[in-house]
Amino acid sequence: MFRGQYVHSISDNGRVSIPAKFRELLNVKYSSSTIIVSMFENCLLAYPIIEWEKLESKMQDLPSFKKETVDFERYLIGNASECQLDSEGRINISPVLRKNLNFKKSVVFVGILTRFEIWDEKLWEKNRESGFRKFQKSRDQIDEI
Amino acid sequence: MFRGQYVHSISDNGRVSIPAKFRELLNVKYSSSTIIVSMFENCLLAYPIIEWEKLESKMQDLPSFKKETVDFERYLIGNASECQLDSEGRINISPVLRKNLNFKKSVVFVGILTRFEIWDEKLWEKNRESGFRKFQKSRDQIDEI
DNA sequence: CAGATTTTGTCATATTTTGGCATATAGGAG
DNA sequence: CTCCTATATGCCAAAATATGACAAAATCTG
Repeated sequence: MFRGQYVHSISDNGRVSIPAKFRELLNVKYSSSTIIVSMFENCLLAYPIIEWEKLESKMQDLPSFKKETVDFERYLIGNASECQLDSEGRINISPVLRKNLNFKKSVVFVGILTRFEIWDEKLWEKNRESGFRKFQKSRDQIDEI
Repeated sequence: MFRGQYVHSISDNGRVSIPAKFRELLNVKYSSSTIIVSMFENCLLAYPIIEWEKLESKMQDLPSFKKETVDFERYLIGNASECQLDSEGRINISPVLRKNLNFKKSVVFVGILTRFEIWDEKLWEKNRESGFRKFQKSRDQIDEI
């Protein structure tokens, strides 16, 4: 499972290394170091290819022409791109994505079980307080745990 | 069951040894000395991996993209990390967690049945008074016992 | 097609993390 | 109280990791 936070720096041409812990999980559990990256709110969303495919097949079960489905799929699938880790465990993030998400010097990797997010560090820091408040709030909504 | 309090010092690079009593419980009852620590308000929360995985499997049943789920998981899983006790019974606490929780010189381990908490000693001391008041208040809310 | 620009592969190195040993300290038994 | 064992922790060497640098390859542009 992807868990925890790691801060890495990103080079001028958009190259960044994936945390070693995540790389290991990709190799061991998923036996593939290919991931799919897409956009989600203020961050990148990254899935091992197998998990992404599960997501896609769930989407196929949604009612195809419903407004919500169309909007959701257009965004998530439309922004997806496949990344192969190189021999040093790095990926490249395209200029478009970097611009949209304001990736400057450093990014934060945030593991969330079957996927992980990538945030601009400055933005992540800025959102920390409100993230904590949202957490406290959501605790009370989620009764099952 | 985890019970009681133990004060340990934490090294500059975030290494700290787990109380022997807790280690013994991990070995005997859980037959695994892997734990997951995560941030929870003002302290770390530590679970034997088996207990933690129960939580995670419940989380996986939540709707992945719903706001409450995202806020909850991002915080709880995003601040979690798997720790394997080394041959001396120590774990490492990542720079991010140490910074967020203000871990300086010493930390306090507090056993709570199936889990234990880890507090910065200074903060633990500071919260003792209010902890007592909260305890008194909670008495009236808990009907099940 | 030629030149300029960007992307990719490889190596080098600073930094961090890990493993193991040695020693000080605490706690329990007699 | 004293000895003995278990425990915590400082220290150092070895391994792993992140990332800067640079040349080769690929791509784009006019």
